[in-house]
Amino acid sequence: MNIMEFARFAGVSRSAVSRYFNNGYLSEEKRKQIEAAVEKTGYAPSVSAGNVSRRVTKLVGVILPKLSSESCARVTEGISEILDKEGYKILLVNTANDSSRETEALELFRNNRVDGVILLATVFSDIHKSVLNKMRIPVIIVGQHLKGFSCITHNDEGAARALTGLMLEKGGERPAMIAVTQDDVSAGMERLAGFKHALEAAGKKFDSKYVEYAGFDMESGYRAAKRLFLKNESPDCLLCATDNIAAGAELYCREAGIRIPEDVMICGVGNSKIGRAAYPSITTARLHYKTAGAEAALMLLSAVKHRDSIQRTLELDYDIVERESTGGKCETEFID
Amino acid sequence: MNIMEFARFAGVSRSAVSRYFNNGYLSEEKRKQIEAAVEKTGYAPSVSAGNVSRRVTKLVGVILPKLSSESCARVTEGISEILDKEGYKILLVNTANDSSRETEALELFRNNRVDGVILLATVFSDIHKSVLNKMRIPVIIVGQHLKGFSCITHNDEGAARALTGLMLEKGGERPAMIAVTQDDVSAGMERLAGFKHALEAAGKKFDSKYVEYAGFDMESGYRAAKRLFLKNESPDCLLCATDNIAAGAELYCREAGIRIPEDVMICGVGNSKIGRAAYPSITTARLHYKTAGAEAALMLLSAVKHRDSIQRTLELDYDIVERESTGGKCETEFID
DNA sequence: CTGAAAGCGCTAACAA
DNA sequence: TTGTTAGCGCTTTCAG
Repeated sequence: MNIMEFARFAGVSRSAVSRYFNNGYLSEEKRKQIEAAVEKTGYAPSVSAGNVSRRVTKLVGVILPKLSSESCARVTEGISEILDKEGYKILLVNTANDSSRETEALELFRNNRVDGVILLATVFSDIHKSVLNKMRIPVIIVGQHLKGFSCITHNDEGAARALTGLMLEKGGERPAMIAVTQDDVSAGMERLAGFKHALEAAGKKFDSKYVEYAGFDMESGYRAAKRLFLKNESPDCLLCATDNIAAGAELYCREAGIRIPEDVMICGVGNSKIGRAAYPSITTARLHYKTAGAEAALMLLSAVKHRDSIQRTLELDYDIVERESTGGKCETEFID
Repeated sequence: MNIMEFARFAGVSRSAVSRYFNNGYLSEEKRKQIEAAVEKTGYAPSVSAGNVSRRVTKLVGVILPKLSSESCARVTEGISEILDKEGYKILLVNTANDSSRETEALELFRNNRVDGVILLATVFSDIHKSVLNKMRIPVIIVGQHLKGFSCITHNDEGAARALTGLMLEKGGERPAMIAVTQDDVSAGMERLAGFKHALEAAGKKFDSKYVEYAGFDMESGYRAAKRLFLKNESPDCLLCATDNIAAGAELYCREAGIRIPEDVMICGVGNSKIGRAAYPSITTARLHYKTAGAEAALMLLSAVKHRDSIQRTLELDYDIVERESTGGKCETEFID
């Protein structure tokens, strides 16, 4: 059913119908008539047709690398919470870590004339940058700095530094780290940098022998821990780039009879649920993912409204959550 | 820029442009011209306008209760994988467990003229059902049976029964369960039913004293376990409706000095990552969430194509994953 | 407050 | 193969 048919059915003009669903400059009487007709027919105006008339879509494109990652899901939740309130819808693209799909997605968004884009960033190639620069609509980047764009970032470096510092203070002598690919700026470079800076601050020399690299899952953390411990003389404190990795490392330690925290202290980053369930529970840094998503949405909305709106970068800080893996006591109380 | 302007720029007719972006009944020469013009201008046709012309949107609505739940995220990943291949996009609504938002979402989808809807179900009220019945487009339900609709379900009853049976076989004498709200058919009713059936099969009487109820998170599991153990004489095997709950129960046991599996065996359901990280690692049933999502997408696509397509229900089976919490050995190998 | 009419950007049937 | 033309379903002036 289209607006004309419906208008006839309701016994009003098509403009009346349009007004009913929009601003509503309408007599009470017609309003009633239309309401009744809607009830009977289930008519609803086509958003697409409205889009072409109105020349806005109230649609926001969201690109993320992996939906089943806890952090991504939380960011998206934050985004969706804000956007929903304002009547914006989300066009979601899960790139499944295939970064070529990211440019495809940007393409898709251009076709769909979305009003803005939020990009959960991992790795940026030059292609990305050039495609991004061609976008003529607001783009907000979450999780990474990219010059020329508004960004929401986490203080990854600070979190890693604070965690490492914590272990050092507690008597760590031979610090080690399981990092992730340095292509990933925040989880990779920043966290490794934090680790290094903490060593510096404590007057320790950084030795790359004490750094292993893992993927983002627990299994990979398990294997990296194995390599690390077999290669080096017993590290006594270990920073892991993510909580998943830390959980994997704990698995290895248990298997190898290495006691936590007596023989080795362990930290993760991100405050994932897994860190609370793992045993010993994992000391970590909370990174406010959901807030990041919400702030990104807010920023985007403001950029959409005042098209002049200037770039801004918001860095969200971290909170240290100390648990058993560094000798903290296991909270009976839960955080969130 | 619109198609007419672009056509003029490229020196061709607007139909040529349309054909270039669609079927492409076009001479090589014009194709080249258009390609070059696209390169220069970044022109992309408006999907909305196409939608109104074509009377299809290539859009699928997805409603889910909680994006940050691991199972939901996995289902959505499965959906997105299939849909992407076919050029369908996802309009995502996260209801945040507020079921009134579900009907709103259905409304939204009607407006957007999505080609179909996938609903990750939890609780169904009568309002849901009536709204659902008014939909004139294909709807696929994941995670629950609803008569009149095509569904993908998991064998929750079987999984719960098998897990309980396993513990009973291993010598469990006083079985207990931490269930979730019976409003949730699959995680609630079905899993509780499976527990009961296993008791029956073993010639044991079901005693509701040995059932506690929790929410879906670890904290809630912790508290339910506390209530359970304080109220009853030591259950020696415990089925939890989800892995998160089981992880919470383990937390309580550790705190209370109850040994796992010596004093009590514990099982979860779902094969979440948390069960592998928890200590002792949690015996569980794998429920193939991602596959469920993929199958739902496939089903929807087929329903969209052959509008006559009949209802079908696909039940996905489970696999038992035995781990330390029931005395299984801890696999060094990882499952997925 | 209302209805007619002129678009919005695109597709597809048609005749050439 | 091509261009012309008549819509698709809706919004929004504009004159009443």
